[in-house]
Amino acid sequence: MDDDNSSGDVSLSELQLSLMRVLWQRGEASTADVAEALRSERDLAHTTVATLLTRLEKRGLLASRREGRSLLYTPLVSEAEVQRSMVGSLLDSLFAGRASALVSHLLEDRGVNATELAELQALLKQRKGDAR
Amino acid sequence: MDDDNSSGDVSLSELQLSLMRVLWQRGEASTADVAEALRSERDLAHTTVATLLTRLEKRGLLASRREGRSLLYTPLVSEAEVQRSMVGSLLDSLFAGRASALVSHLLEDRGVNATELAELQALLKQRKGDAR
DNA sequence: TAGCTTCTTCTACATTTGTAGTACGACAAC
DNA sequence: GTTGTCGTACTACAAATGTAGAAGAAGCTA
Repeated sequence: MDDDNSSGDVSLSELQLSLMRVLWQRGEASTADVAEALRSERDLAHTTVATLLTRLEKRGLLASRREGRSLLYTPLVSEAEVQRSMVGSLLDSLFAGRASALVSHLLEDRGVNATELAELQALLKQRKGDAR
Repeated sequence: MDDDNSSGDVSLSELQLSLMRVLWQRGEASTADVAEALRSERDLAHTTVATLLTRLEKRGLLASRREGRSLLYTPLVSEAEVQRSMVGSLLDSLFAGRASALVSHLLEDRGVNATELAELQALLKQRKGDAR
């Protein structure tokens, strides 16, 4: 055995994330659905999408079931899990675990608007409450 | 030409970051220095380190100068640049640019201690001041 | 039923990354 | 001067990723 990546460390490429995003949105989708959904963003051959989905399945991130001649894929990991995992990796490898350093970059660099700032402050306030 | 990655998008692997970190710390170092510095963390053959450094140079992230029979490497991109670039990519590819979503994961998932929380709040406060 | 369309499966190929051996030059020690 | 040692340069190779063509099953259409 070799598959079944049960929520260990999941790190996905840009393209892999694009596919996963479609699956996360729809819950279940065929190769054609995914290819179609990505068409505007990235025009890949049908077979390319098929290959990619197969590989993600082999890696244990997707399950598939047969529906007539085609396969329907479902995600086996949630978007939140992947986000956690990838944020965690970045935090460790690039900031030695210092979350504040990461956030600092976020604030300096990206146009974080007033709404976002407010959201963040609310998050922190709540968090502080929890911790106390 | 093909090299000279002038601060475009820099995305580095774990291992590549390890090497860069040594260079960032020392400003300049030989293959042997880097290999030695990584020894505890990861015991790589001298030639492996040499290969890695050569590749980073070809990619325009390092410069080298000859000192006797050995080469001394210097970083051409700063740690901050790489951090910004990589945080930016993650933010876009995984959170559709929503910084607050990213931070939310950070808070929920990683043990962000009181000190860090305070730092973050200070950052936000300052940021709000700037924006107003 | 002959042909077109649509899927999956398999195979293929280039690039990047991790890893290191081999070859060869230069310098140190005897 | 012969022998190690150390350093770079070059070559190699496996795994992962991006990309897609070819083959063959199956169903739709005239």
